Amino acid sequence: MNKRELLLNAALKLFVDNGFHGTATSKIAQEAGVANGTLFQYFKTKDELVIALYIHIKDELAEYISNNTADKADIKETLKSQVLSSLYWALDNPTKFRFIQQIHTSPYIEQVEQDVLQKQVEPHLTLIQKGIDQGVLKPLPADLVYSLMSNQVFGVYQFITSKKLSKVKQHEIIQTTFEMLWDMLT
Amino acid sequence: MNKRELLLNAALKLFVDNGFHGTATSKIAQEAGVANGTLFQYFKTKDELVIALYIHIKDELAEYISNNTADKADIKETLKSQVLSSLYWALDNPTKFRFIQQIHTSPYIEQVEQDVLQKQVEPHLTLIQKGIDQGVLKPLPADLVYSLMSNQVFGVYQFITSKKLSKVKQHEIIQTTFEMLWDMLT
DNA sequence: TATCTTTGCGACTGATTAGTCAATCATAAA
DNA sequence: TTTATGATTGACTAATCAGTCGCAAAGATA
Repeated sequence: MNKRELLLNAALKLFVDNGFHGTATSKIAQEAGVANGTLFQYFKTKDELVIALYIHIKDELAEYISNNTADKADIKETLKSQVLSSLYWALDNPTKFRFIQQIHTSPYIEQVEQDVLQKQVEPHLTLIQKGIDQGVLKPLPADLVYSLMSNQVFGVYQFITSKKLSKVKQHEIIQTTFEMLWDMLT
Repeated sequence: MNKRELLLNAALKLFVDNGFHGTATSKIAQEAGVANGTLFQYFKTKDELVIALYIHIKDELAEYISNNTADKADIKETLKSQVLSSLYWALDNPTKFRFIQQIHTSPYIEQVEQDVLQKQVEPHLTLIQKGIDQGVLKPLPADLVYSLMSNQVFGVYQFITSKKLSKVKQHEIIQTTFEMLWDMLT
Protein backbone atom coordinates (compact mmCIF):
# COMPACT_ATOMS: atom_id res chain seq x y z
CA MET A 1 0.00 0.00 0.00
CA ASN A 2 1.41 3.39 -0.92
CA LYS A 3 1.75 6.20 1.58
CA ARG A 4 -1.19 8.16 0.24
CA GLU A 5 -3.47 5.23 0.86
CA LEU A 6 -1.92 4.53 4.26
CA LEU A 7 -2.70 8.11 5.21
CA LEU A 8 -6.28 7.94 3.94
CA ASN A 9 -6.92 4.74 5.88
CA ALA A 10 -5.44 6.15 9.06
CA ALA A 11 -7.40 9.37 8.69
CA LEU A 12 -10.67 7.48 8.16
CA LYS A 13 -10.25 5.47 11.34
CA LEU A 14 -9.34 8.47 13.47
CA PHE A 15 -11.96 10.82 11.98
CA VAL A 16 -14.77 8.36 12.69
CA ASP A 17 -13.52 7.78 16.25
CA ASN A 18 -12.72 11.38 17.18
CA GLY A 19 -14.27 13.67 14.59
CA PHE A 20 -12.45 15.87 12.08
CA HIS A 21 -11.08 18.62 14.27
CA GLY A 22 -10.70 16.15 17.10
CA THR A 23 -8.03 14.37 15.10
CA ALA A 24 -4.57 15.94 14.91
CA THR A 25 -2.65 15.63 11.67
CA SER A 26 0.30 14.37 13.72
CA LYS A 27 -1.84 11.47 14.97
CA ILE A 28 -2.86 10.61 11.43
CA ALA A 29 0.78 10.50 10.33
CA GLN A 30 1.63 8.41 13.37
CA GLU A 31 -1.22 5.95 12.73
CA ALA A 32 -0.13 5.66 9.11
CA GLY A 33 3.47 4.99 10.15
CA VAL A 34 4.70 8.02 8.27
CA ALA A 35 6.51 11.20 9.22
CA ASN A 36 4.60 14.31 10.12
CA GLY A 37 5.79 16.33 7.16
CA THR A 38 5.05 13.55 4.66
CA LEU A 39 1.31 14.03 5.15
CA PHE A 40 1.57 17.57 3.82
CA GLN A 41 3.30 16.41 0.66
CA TYR A 42 0.30 14.30 -0.25
CA PHE A 43 -2.30 16.79 0.99
CA LYS A 44 -1.58 20.51 1.08
CA THR A 45 -3.91 21.09 4.03
CA LYS A 46 -5.93 19.05 6.50
CA ASP A 47 -9.14 20.15 4.78
CA GLU A 48 -7.82 18.87 1.47
CA LEU A 49 -7.23 15.49 3.12
CA VAL A 50 -10.81 15.40 4.43
CA ILE A 51 -12.28 16.18 1.02
CA ALA A 52 -9.94 13.75 -0.78
CA LEU A 53 -10.97 11.02 1.63
CA TYR A 54 -14.66 11.71 1.05
CA ILE A 55 -14.30 11.56 -2.73
CA HIS A 56 -12.12 8.44 -2.47
CA ILE A 57 -14.76 6.59 -0.44
CA LYS A 58 -17.65 7.79 -2.59
CA ASP A 59 -15.86 6.57 -5.69
CA GLU A 60 -15.30 3.21 -4.05
CA LEU A 61 -19.01 2.91 -3.21
CA ALA A 62 -20.02 3.98 -6.72
CA GLU A 63 -17.71 1.38 -8.24
CA TYR A 64 -19.08 -1.32 -5.95
CA ILE A 65 -22.66 -0.49 -6.89
CA SER A 66 -21.76 -0.41 -10.56
CA ASN A 67 -20.06 -3.81 -10.40
CA ASN A 68 -23.10 -5.33 -8.73
CA THR A 69 -25.66 -3.82 -11.05
CA ALA A 70 -26.02 -5.26 -14.51
CA ASP A 71 -28.14 -2.73 -16.35
CA LYS A 72 -31.22 -4.86 -16.83
CA ALA A 73 -34.14 -3.80 -18.95
CA ASP A 74 -36.33 -4.02 -15.86
CA ILE A 75 -36.06 -0.78 -13.92
CA LYS A 76 -37.27 -2.35 -10.70
CA GLU A 77 -34.50 -4.96 -10.79
CA THR A 78 -31.86 -2.33 -11.58
CA LEU A 79 -32.94 -0.07 -8.74
CA LYS A 80 -33.18 -3.06 -6.43
CA SER A 81 -29.60 -4.09 -7.24
CA GLN A 82 -28.46 -0.55 -6.49
CA VAL A 83 -30.28 -0.22 -3.19
CA LEU A 84 -29.29 -3.69 -2.03
CA SER A 85 -25.64 -3.36 -2.98
CA SER A 86 -25.50 0.04 -1.22
CA LEU A 87 -26.76 -1.65 1.92
CA TYR A 88 -24.44 -4.64 1.71
CA TRP A 89 -21.49 -2.34 1.08
CA ALA A 90 -22.49 -0.21 4.07
CA LEU A 91 -22.75 -3.28 6.31
CA ASP A 92 -19.32 -4.45 5.14
CA ASN A 93 -17.77 -0.98 5.47
CA PRO A 94 -19.43 0.61 8.49
CA THR A 95 -16.54 3.00 9.12
CA LYS A 96 -16.62 4.33 5.58
CA PHE A 97 -20.40 4.61 5.66
CA ARG A 98 -20.32 6.51 8.93
CA PHE A 99 -17.73 8.85 7.48
CA ILE A 100 -19.94 9.62 4.48
CA GLN A 101 -22.81 10.42 6.83
CA GLN A 102 -20.58 12.64 8.95
CA ILE A 103 -19.47 14.65 5.93
CA HIS A 104 -23.02 14.99 4.64
CA THR A 105 -24.15 16.68 7.85
CA SER A 106 -21.01 18.80 8.28
CA PRO A 107 -19.98 22.13 6.77
CA TYR A 108 -17.25 20.27 4.83
CA ILE A 109 -19.80 19.18 2.24
CA GLU A 110 -19.83 22.73 0.87
CA GLN A 111 -16.12 22.46 0.13
CA VAL A 112 -16.71 19.50 -2.15
CA GLU A 113 -16.93 20.89 -5.67
CA GLN A 114 -20.46 20.96 -7.02
CA ASP A 115 -19.66 19.02 -10.18
CA VAL A 116 -18.08 16.18 -8.20
CA LEU A 117 -21.31 15.78 -6.27
CA GLN A 118 -23.31 16.14 -9.47
CA LYS A 119 -21.35 13.37 -11.22
CA GLN A 120 -22.09 11.03 -8.33
CA VAL A 121 -25.88 11.33 -8.27
CA GLU A 122 -26.44 11.95 -11.99
CA PRO A 123 -26.63 8.31 -13.14
CA HIS A 124 -29.12 7.54 -10.37
CA LEU A 125 -31.27 10.55 -11.26
CA THR A 126 -31.25 9.54 -14.93
CA LEU A 127 -32.45 6.05 -14.10
CA ILE A 128 -35.17 7.35 -11.80
CA GLN A 129 -36.30 9.85 -14.45
CA LYS A 130 -36.54 6.98 -16.95
CA GLY A 131 -38.75 5.12 -14.48
CA ILE A 132 -40.99 8.15 -14.10
CA ASP A 133 -41.24 8.73 -17.86
CA GLN A 134 -42.18 5.12 -18.43
CA GLY A 135 -44.97 5.50 -15.88
CA VAL A 136 -43.44 2.87 -13.60
CA LEU A 137 -42.60 5.31 -10.80
CA LYS A 138 -44.98 7.95 -9.45
CA PRO A 139 -44.75 11.34 -11.19
CA LEU A 140 -42.62 13.12 -8.58
CA PRO A 141 -39.44 15.20 -8.89
CA ALA A 142 -36.63 12.72 -9.57
CA ASP A 143 -34.42 14.17 -6.84
CA LEU A 144 -37.22 13.79 -4.30
CA VAL A 145 -37.40 10.11 -5.19
CA TYR A 146 -33.62 9.88 -4.93
CA SER A 147 -33.65 11.59 -1.55
CA LEU A 148 -36.34 9.25 -0.24
CA MET A 149 -34.43 6.22 -1.48
CA SER A 150 -31.10 7.29 0.03
CA ASN A 151 -32.66 8.06 3.35
CA GLN A 152 -34.52 4.76 3.38
CA VAL A 153 -31.11 3.11 2.99
CA PHE A 154 -29.84 5.10 5.99
CA GLY A 155 -32.88 4.07 8.01
CA VAL A 156 -32.54 0.37 7.26
CA TYR A 157 -28.79 0.52 7.90
CA GLN A 158 -29.43 2.27 11.21
CA PHE A 159 -31.90 -0.37 12.33
CA ILE A 160 -29.78 -3.34 11.28
CA THR A 161 -26.62 -2.03 12.95
CA SER A 162 -28.44 -1.15 16.17
CA LYS A 163 -29.48 -4.81 16.53
CA LYS A 164 -27.32 -7.90 16.43
CA LEU A 165 -29.07 -9.67 13.58
CA SER A 166 -27.93 -12.84 11.83
CA LYS A 167 -26.98 -12.55 8.16
CA VAL A 168 -30.22 -14.33 7.28
CA LYS A 169 -32.36 -11.88 9.28
CA GLN A 170 -30.44 -8.97 7.76
CA HIS A 171 -31.13 -10.26 4.28
CA GLU A 172 -34.80 -10.68 5.13
CA ILE A 173 -35.14 -7.11 6.40
CA ILE A 174 -33.33 -5.74 3.37
CA GLN A 175 -35.60 -7.60 0.98
CA THR A 176 -38.78 -6.67 2.82
CA THR A 177 -37.94 -3.00 3.16
CA PHE A 178 -37.01 -2.75 -0.50
CA GLU A 179 -40.40 -4.13 -1.49
CA MET A 180 -42.02 -1.58 0.84
CA LEU A 181 -39.97 1.21 -0.71
CA TRP A 182 -40.96 0.05 -4.18
CA ASP A 183 -44.64 0.00 -3.22
CA MET A 184 -44.32 3.51 -1.89
CA LEU A 185 -42.73 4.83 -5.07
CA THR A 186 -45.01 3.15 -7.65
CA MET B 1 -32.50 36.00 28.06
CA ASN B 2 -30.25 34.58 30.74
CA LYS B 3 -26.58 33.89 30.16
CA ARG B 4 -27.02 30.14 29.93
CA GLU B 5 -29.42 30.57 27.06
CA LEU B 6 -27.26 33.21 25.42
CA LEU B 7 -24.39 30.73 25.50
CA LEU B 8 -26.49 27.89 24.08
CA ASN B 9 -27.70 30.08 21.23
CA ALA B 10 -24.21 31.30 20.42
CA ALA B 11 -22.82 27.77 20.55
CA LEU B 12 -25.54 26.47 18.21
CA LYS B 13 -24.80 29.07 15.58
CA LEU B 14 -21.04 28.54 15.68
CA PHE B 15 -21.18 24.74 15.87
CA VAL B 16 -23.37 24.52 12.77
CA ASP B 17 -21.11 26.91 10.87
CA ASN B 18 -17.73 25.53 11.95
CA GLY B 19 -18.26 22.16 13.60
CA PHE B 20 -17.72 21.25 17.24
CA HIS B 21 -13.97 21.23 17.51
CA GLY B 22 -13.77 23.95 14.90
CA THR B 23 -15.44 26.29 17.38
CA ALA B 24 -13.36 27.70 20.23
CA THR B 25 -15.02 28.18 23.59
CA SER B 26 -13.64 31.73 23.59
CA LYS B 27 -15.56 32.46 20.38
CA ILE B 28 -18.74 31.09 21.92
CA ALA B 29 -18.34 33.39 24.93
CA GLN B 30 -17.61 36.31 22.62
CA GLU B 31 -20.66 35.62 20.42
CA ALA B 32 -22.80 35.37 23.55
CA GLY B 33 -21.44 38.68 24.86
CA VAL B 34 -20.12 37.02 27.98
CA ALA B 35 -16.70 36.60 29.52
CA ASN B 36 -14.54 33.59 28.78
CA GLY B 37 -14.63 32.19 32.27
CA THR B 38 -18.38 32.62 32.63
CA LEU B 39 -18.98 29.87 30.09
CA PHE B 40 -17.28 27.39 32.39
CA GLN B 41 -19.51 28.33 35.28
CA TYR B 42 -22.56 27.20 33.32
CA PHE B 43 -20.88 24.20 31.67
CA LYS B 44 -18.01 22.41 33.35
CA THR B 45 -16.46 21.36 30.03
CA LYS B 46 -16.95 22.02 26.35
CA ASP B 47 -18.31 18.49 25.88
CA GLU B 48 -20.89 19.13 28.58
CA LEU B 49 -22.01 22.20 26.64
CA VAL B 50 -22.39 20.18 23.45
CA ILE B 51 -24.47 17.52 25.16
CA ALA B 52 -26.58 20.08 27.06
CA LEU B 53 -27.30 21.89 23.80
CA TYR B 54 -28.37 18.66 22.12
CA ILE B 55 -30.74 17.75 24.94
CA HIS B 56 -32.07 21.32 25.08
CA ILE B 57 -32.93 21.29 21.38
CA LYS B 58 -34.38 17.79 21.46
CA ASP B 59 -36.63 18.78 24.35
CA GLU B 60 -37.76 21.83 22.42
CA LEU B 61 -38.65 19.69 19.41
CA ALA B 62 -40.45 17.13 21.58
CA GLU B 63 -42.48 19.89 23.21
CA TYR B 64 -43.38 21.37 19.84
CA ILE B 65 -44.55 18.01 18.53
CA SER B 66 -46.52 17.38 21.70
CA ASN B 67 -48.25 20.79 21.51
CA ASN B 68 -49.26 20.14 17.91
CA THR B 69 -50.49 16.61 18.44
CA ALA B 70 -53.81 16.12 20.15
CA ASP B 71 -53.88 12.41 20.94
CA LYS B 72 -56.68 11.41 18.63
CA ALA B 73 -58.24 7.98 18.63
CA ASP B 74 -57.15 7.59 15.03
CA ILE B 75 -53.56 6.38 14.92
CA LYS B 76 -53.02 7.61 11.38
CA GLU B 77 -54.00 11.15 12.32
CA THR B 78 -51.80 11.11 15.41
CA LEU B 79 -48.76 9.88 13.50
CA LYS B 80 -49.49 12.36 10.73
CA SER B 81 -49.56 15.24 13.19
CA GLN B 82 -46.22 14.09 14.58
CA VAL B 83 -44.50 13.70 11.22
CA LEU B 84 -45.89 16.95 9.87
CA SER B 85 -45.06 19.00 12.94
CA SER B 86 -41.53 17.57 12.94
CA LEU B 87 -41.14 18.78 9.38
CA TYR B 88 -42.61 22.22 9.99
CA TRP B 89 -40.44 22.65 13.05
CA ALA B 90 -37.37 21.60 11.04
CA LEU B 91 -38.18 24.09 8.29
CA ASP B 92 -38.63 26.86 10.87
CA ASN B 93 -35.50 25.88 12.78
CA PRO B 94 -33.00 24.71 10.16
CA THR B 95 -29.97 25.45 12.34
CA LYS B 96 -31.31 23.39 15.21
CA PHE B 97 -32.31 20.58 12.89
CA ARG B 98 -28.87 20.52 11.26
CA PHE B 99 -27.29 20.40 14.71
CA ILE B 100 -29.36 17.37 15.68
CA GLN B 101 -28.27 15.62 12.51
CA GLN B 102 -24.62 16.50 13.17
CA ILE B 103 -24.76 15.04 16.66
CA HIS B 104 -26.49 11.89 15.45
CA THR B 105 -23.64 11.11 13.05
CA SER B 106 -20.86 12.14 15.42
CA PRO B 107 -19.11 10.28 18.25
CA TYR B 108 -20.76 12.72 20.71
CA ILE B 109 -24.00 10.75 20.55
CA GLU B 110 -22.37 8.05 22.67
CA GLN B 111 -21.82 10.58 25.44
CA VAL B 112 -25.55 11.26 25.67
CA GLU B 113 -26.85 9.07 28.45
CA GLN B 114 -28.79 6.07 27.21
CA ASP B 115 -31.91 6.78 29.26
CA VAL B 116 -32.14 10.34 27.92
CA LEU B 117 -32.25 8.96 24.39
CA GLN B 118 -34.66 6.26 25.53
CA LYS B 119 -37.08 8.80 27.04
CA GLN B 120 -37.16 10.70 23.77
CA VAL B 121 -38.15 7.86 21.46
CA GLU B 122 -40.21 5.83 23.89
CA PRO B 123 -43.57 7.59 23.37
CA HIS B 124 -43.18 7.24 19.61
CA LEU B 125 -42.32 3.56 19.89
CA THR B 126 -45.34 2.98 22.12
CA LEU B 127 -47.67 4.59 19.63
CA ILE B 128 -46.18 2.62 16.73
CA GLN B 129 -46.47 -0.61 18.72
CA LYS B 130 -50.13 0.17 19.35
CA GLY B 131 -50.61 0.61 15.62
CA ILE B 132 -48.97 -2.74 14.95
CA ASP B 133 -51.02 -4.52 17.63
CA GLN B 134 -54.25 -3.11 16.23
CA GLY B 135 -53.27 -4.47 12.81
CA VAL B 136 -53.19 -0.99 11.30
CA LEU B 137 -49.43 -0.99 10.67
CA LYS B 138 -47.50 -3.86 9.11
CA PRO B 139 -46.14 -6.42 11.61
CA LEU B 140 -42.55 -5.17 11.71
CA PRO B 141 -40.24 -4.32 14.63
CA ALA B 142 -41.48 -1.02 16.05
CA ASP B 143 -38.01 0.53 16.00
CA LEU B 144 -37.60 -0.35 12.33
CA VAL B 145 -40.81 1.54 11.61
CA TYR B 146 -39.56 4.43 13.73
CA SER B 147 -36.25 4.46 11.90
CA LEU B 148 -37.96 4.47 8.51
CA MET B 149 -40.25 7.31 9.58
CA SER B 150 -37.45 9.47 10.96
CA ASN B 151 -35.33 9.01 7.90
CA GLN B 152 -38.24 9.78 5.62
CA VAL B 153 -38.54 13.08 7.49
CA PHE B 154 -34.83 13.73 6.84
CA GLY B 155 -35.28 12.91 3.17
CA VAL B 156 -38.23 15.21 2.69
CA TYR B 157 -36.49 17.98 4.62
CA GLN B 158 -33.38 17.54 2.50
CA PHE B 159 -35.36 17.81 -0.72
CA ILE B 160 -37.40 20.82 0.36
CA THR B 161 -34.40 22.78 1.60
CA SER B 162 -32.35 22.02 -1.51
CA LYS B 163 -35.04 23.71 -3.64
CA LYS B 164 -36.57 27.13 -3.25
CA LEU B 165 -40.18 26.07 -2.92
CA SER B 166 -43.14 28.25 -2.05
CA LYS B 167 -44.94 27.53 1.22
CA VAL B 168 -47.81 26.06 -0.80
CA LYS B 169 -45.54 23.69 -2.73
CA GLN B 170 -43.81 22.72 0.52
CA HIS B 171 -47.13 21.87 2.11
CA GLU B 172 -48.11 19.83 -0.95
CA ILE B 173 -44.89 17.78 -0.86
CA ILE B 174 -45.25 17.19 2.86
CA GLN B 175 -48.82 15.95 2.48
CA THR B 176 -48.04 13.74 -0.50
CA THR B 177 -44.97 12.15 1.03
CA PHE B 178 -46.80 11.42 4.26
CA GLU B 179 -49.51 9.56 2.37
CA MET B 180 -46.77 7.61 0.57
CA LEU B 181 -45.13 6.79 3.87
CA TRP B 182 -48.44 5.66 5.30
CA ASP B 183 -49.08 3.41 2.31
CA MET B 184 -45.67 1.89 2.75
CA LEU B 185 -46.22 1.12 6.42
CA THR B 186 -49.76 -0.29 6.24
C1' DT C 1 -24.30 50.48 56.89
C1' DA C 2 -21.82 46.12 57.34
C1' DT C 3 -21.30 41.36 56.03
C1' DC C 4 -21.96 37.44 53.31
C1' DT C 5 -22.99 35.01 48.88
C1' DT C 6 -23.49 34.62 44.15
C1' DT C 7 -22.26 35.83 39.68
C1' DG C 8 -19.22 37.62 36.35
C1' DC C 9 -14.86 38.95 34.75
C1' DG C 10 -10.59 38.53 31.65
C1' DA C 11 -5.67 37.91 32.01
C1' DC C 12 -3.21 33.84 32.27
C1' DT C 13 -1.17 28.96 31.48
C1' DG C 14 0.43 24.61 29.87
C1' DA C 15 -0.77 21.78 26.27
C1' DT C 16 -1.71 21.09 21.55
C1' DT C 17 -2.29 22.48 16.86
C1' DA C 18 -1.49 22.92 11.54
C1' DG C 19 1.94 23.63 8.76
C1' DT C 20 7.25 24.64 7.61
C1' DC C 21 11.86 23.65 6.47
C1' DA C 22 16.64 22.34 6.41
C1' DA C 23 18.71 18.04 6.47
C1' DT C 24 18.89 13.11 5.18
C1' DC C 25 17.92 9.16 2.54
C1' DA C 26 17.22 5.87 -1.48
C1' DT C 27 17.60 5.26 -6.15
C1' DA C 28 19.27 5.47 -10.57
C1' DA C 29 21.46 7.70 -14.29
C1' DA C 30 26.11 9.18 -15.95
C1' DT D 1 32.10 5.98 -8.08
C1' DT D 2 29.95 10.38 -8.50
C1' DT D 3 26.18 13.24 -9.03
C1' DA D 4 21.45 14.49 -9.32
C1' DT D 5 16.62 14.10 -7.96
C1' DG D 6 12.67 13.53 -5.51
C1' DA D 7 10.75 11.35 -1.49
C1' DT D 8 10.97 11.35 3.56
C1' DT D 9 12.06 12.95 7.92
C1' DG D 10 11.12 15.12 12.59
C1' DA D 11 12.47 19.16 15.18
C1' DC D 12 10.53 23.51 15.18
C1' DT D 13 7.18 27.70 15.43
C1' DA D 14 3.55 30.89 15.84
C1' DA D 15 -1.00 30.51 16.86
C1' DT D 16 -4.72 28.69 19.21
C1' DC D 17 -6.91 25.84 22.52
C1' DA D 18 -9.67 24.40 26.92
C1' DG D 19 -9.80 25.38 31.32
C1' DT D 20 -8.10 28.08 35.84
C1' DC D 21 -7.91 31.63 39.20
C1' DG D 22 -7.78 35.81 41.87
C1' DC D 23 -10.55 39.57 42.18
C1' DA D 24 -14.45 42.84 41.59
C1' DA D 25 -19.26 43.89 41.12
C1' DA D 26 -23.93 43.04 42.35
C1' DG D 27 -27.42 41.36 45.28
C1' DA D 28 -29.19 39.63 49.41
C1' DT D 29 -29.83 39.60 54.44
C1' DA D 30 -29.77 41.75 58.83
